[in-house]
Formats: sequence, C-alpha cells, structure tokens
Amino acid sequence: MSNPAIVWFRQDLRLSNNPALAAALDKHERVIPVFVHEQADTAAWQHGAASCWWLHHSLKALSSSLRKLGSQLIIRSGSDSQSLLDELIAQTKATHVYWNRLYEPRHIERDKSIKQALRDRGLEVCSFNGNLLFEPWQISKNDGGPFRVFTPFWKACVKSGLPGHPDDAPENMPAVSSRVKSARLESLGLLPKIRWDLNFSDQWQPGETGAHQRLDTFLDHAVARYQDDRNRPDIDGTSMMSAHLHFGEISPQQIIEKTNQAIDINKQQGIVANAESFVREIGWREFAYHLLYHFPHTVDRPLYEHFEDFPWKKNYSANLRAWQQGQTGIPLVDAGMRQLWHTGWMHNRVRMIVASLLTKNLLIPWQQGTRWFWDTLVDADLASNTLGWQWTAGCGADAAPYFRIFNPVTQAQKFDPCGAYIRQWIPEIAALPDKYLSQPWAAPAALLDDHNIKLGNDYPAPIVDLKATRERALERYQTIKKS
DNA sequence: TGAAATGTTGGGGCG
DNA sequence: ACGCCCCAACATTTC
Repeated sequence: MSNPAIVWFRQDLRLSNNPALAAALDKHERVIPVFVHEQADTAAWQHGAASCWWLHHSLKALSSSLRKLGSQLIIRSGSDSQSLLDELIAQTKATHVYWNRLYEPRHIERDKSIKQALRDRGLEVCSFNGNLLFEPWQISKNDGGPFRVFTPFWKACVKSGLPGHPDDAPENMPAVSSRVKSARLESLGLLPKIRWDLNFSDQWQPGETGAHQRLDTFLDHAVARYQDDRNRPDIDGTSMMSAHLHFGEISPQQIIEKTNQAIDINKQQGIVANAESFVREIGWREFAYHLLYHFPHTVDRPLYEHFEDFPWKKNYSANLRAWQQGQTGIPLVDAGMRQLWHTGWMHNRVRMIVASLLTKNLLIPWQQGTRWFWDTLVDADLASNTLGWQWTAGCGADAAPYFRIFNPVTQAQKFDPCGAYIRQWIPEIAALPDKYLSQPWAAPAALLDDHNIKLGNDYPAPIVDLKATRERALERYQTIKKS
C-alpha cells in the first residue's frame, strides 16, 4: 500500500468544499486528518479565551464527522507545529502534506518555513484556497497596488466573477491505522478553568452542521429583511455566521451559493428579496483579509502614519474596566458589553457604538478595544477585528471620518426603539419608560424614586458626559487632521 | 455604517 | 384678507 498523505486542518474545520481534503482524497489511498495545537506560548494573537471555547467544540464536531465517514481526527499538541508535523510524518511515513492557506502574518511566516523545510526533505506539500472567495493577491487596482477603499475593491471582486458551485463532503474516507496515536481533545485545555462559558452552549452550535443549520434559519426567516433588520440589536436580523466562518466550518462560497438558492425560492413564491446587502458583508470580510495581507502592521498600528501621534488619554484603566464590564452607566453600551461577555458575541451595530465610545468619548487607544474583543469574541478574527477597530477610530482604510461620533442615546432610540435589547441586558433599569431607558441620568428624580432606582447604586451614573466628551474628541482629532 | 447646528418651507392660529 | 409668529418637518452645512 502506498504511503499516506496528511491533511492538516487549521481554520477549515469542515468536510464539504474543503479543497485540501478533496485533493488528498482524490490522489491518495490513505489520508490522515490531523489537527495540531500549539500549546499556549507568549506569541501575540494566539486564540483568545472565547475562541478556544469555540475551537474545542468545533474540533469535537469535526472529529465526530470524520468518525462517521470511517476516518479519525488525529490531534497532536506541543510547542510548535513544525516539530509536531515532523514527528507525525516520521511515525506514518507520509509523503504528502495538504492544507488550506491562512493569512495572518504569523501564520504566513510559519507556513512558509514549514513548507520549505518539508520540501527540502523531499516531501510534497500542496496548499489551497479554502477560506476566501479571492486570495488577497488576486484582486488589485489597475496600477497593481492594493485597494484601500471598499466599494471599488468589491466591484473588482464582483467583476472577476464570484466563485460558485462548492463541492459536497466525501461520502466515506479511508480508515486511519490504529498505530497512529491521537491526544485527547480534553487534554488541549481549551475550555476555561473558570466556567464563564455556561451560557454559551444554549447560544451556539460550533461545527459544520451547526453552521449550516444557522445559515438555513437565517435564509428562511431573515435574509429578505436583512437590509433593514441587520441594524436592529433587538431583532434576530443578522446571520450570526462570523464564528462559523472564522473557523472555516462553512466557506464563503457555500454561503453565497445557498443564499442565491434561497433568493430563487423566494422569487418562485412571489417574495421579492434582495441578498445584495448580505453578500456585501461577505465582501467586507474579503476586504479585511486583503488589507491584513497587504498592510500587516495594521494589527497594532494605524494604517495611516499621521495617526501615530494621536493624543490618547494616559490614565484610563478605571474607565477601560468600566467599559469592559458593562458598567459605564450608558445603557446601550453596557448592554453590548454584557452581551459580549455572556454570549461571546455582540451585534455589529452595537460593536460600532461601544467602539465609538471607547475611542472617541473615552479617548482610550483602539488597540485596547481590539485586545478585549480578541479575548472575548467567539468570532475573534484578526483581519475583521483590525478593520473594524481602525474603522471606528478613523485611522484605517475607508474609515469613519474623525467627526463621526455615535451618540448611544440617539442610536438606542433609532435601533432599539422599544428598549427590548437594553431591558434584556440591563435588568436593573428595565422598569423605566422607553424615553429614559436609554438615558436614565435624564430621568426626573421622582420617576427614579418611583422605581426604586438609585443611580450610582443600582446602576452606575454615566462615567462620561456625552456632549462634553464629544466636543473634546472633535478638538483632539482636529490636531492630527490630515494636511 | 452620524450628530448637531443652522437654514428653509409651509401650515395654522391669531389679531 | 393679510401679516405676523410659532414650530414642526425637512434640507443643508459643519464638525
């Protein structure tokens, strides 16, 4: 029997539309699916705590799917991927290694070096595009340079034809020899020691099956109203696909294909629905990867250099903590931050609002925001997180202009008009009427008394004056205005 | 994927 | 009938 091939799973934890897996199965009689876990070291941008929770359950799902096809997920854990792969190759006499490419700077560097080392020893290494519609270098401006503005970038993508027709999962797979040993998933220590994750399982079903179920639900109910409802944190109007996409439990091709099918079915039933605004969000994800690849320094430094000199506040630890804990006294902001803590996810509009408060009203460096999101989001994604924070701070590509400062009260009245979202997460003031729910500090004292609410006691008094800090931010942003 | 200040318009109440 | 004021509703400008 010929030597086996290794399929190295990373952020492509699915069996369908997985080009590396498909290619390996096509060419080899024996295929060994492996996941390699680099034990927590001090390197920057390792998975955060919430991501680890997701990864654990996603690996569990992948492992069980592989078992159903007659295969087995081999898990190895150690200090670095290179030596773990070397060890596995020595044990299995594998001659080929297959994987789908990653695009974080540290991954590019690592994978390049592993690929070279393996090739030097005569192994064949094949890598594929399994995570993006277009790889970052496939789309460029007419002058050959990378895009910095979304709309022309996305136009260029659409023009070159969005890829379609993703293939199905294999129906069966060759068995893995029992001599190949696997670590137990539990031994990776991905689940938190302090169990803050107890609500997570109600909310999420990590894994390929969960990803498709979530997408189907969205396409059945919400996609037709997406353009309007996507801005409403009080409504299930978004797809909630971010974490599934991040871990590659579903590919963007599969999402687009299924979306187009759903729109066709709607049409047959006389429902005029437009998925363009939804597909456009997939486009933003592509744009984020495009930027990360071409401007890797943006993970912790502003894209535009003149922003390095921005006069951020110096002593902000108390305000940062209040923001993190959902104790700023500004209900919509606190609702978002508590949703994040309790579910590992926050509605996108609310992400913009809490980010605006942090960077503009509190004048806390946006990098503090990326770090907190990185650790608490189940969908933490270096490309999207970087784009999002630089967008709000105004220092990145196609960013919000410096003067665009969200007012959490106005935003609450617009996008949480009945206060359902705030009431869900800030029960201590739920009794207040809509008018004051988003700004309890403005409520008449008698009203607060009536409901037994003492600001600063039952719920914090606001840590900043929105009007005054808005004006302060405008002044500071003036100082570094692009000349 | 803003907000607030300022400007314009037009209907209705009123003397 | 007319001018005047008020003010909501909308538009424009500015940050």
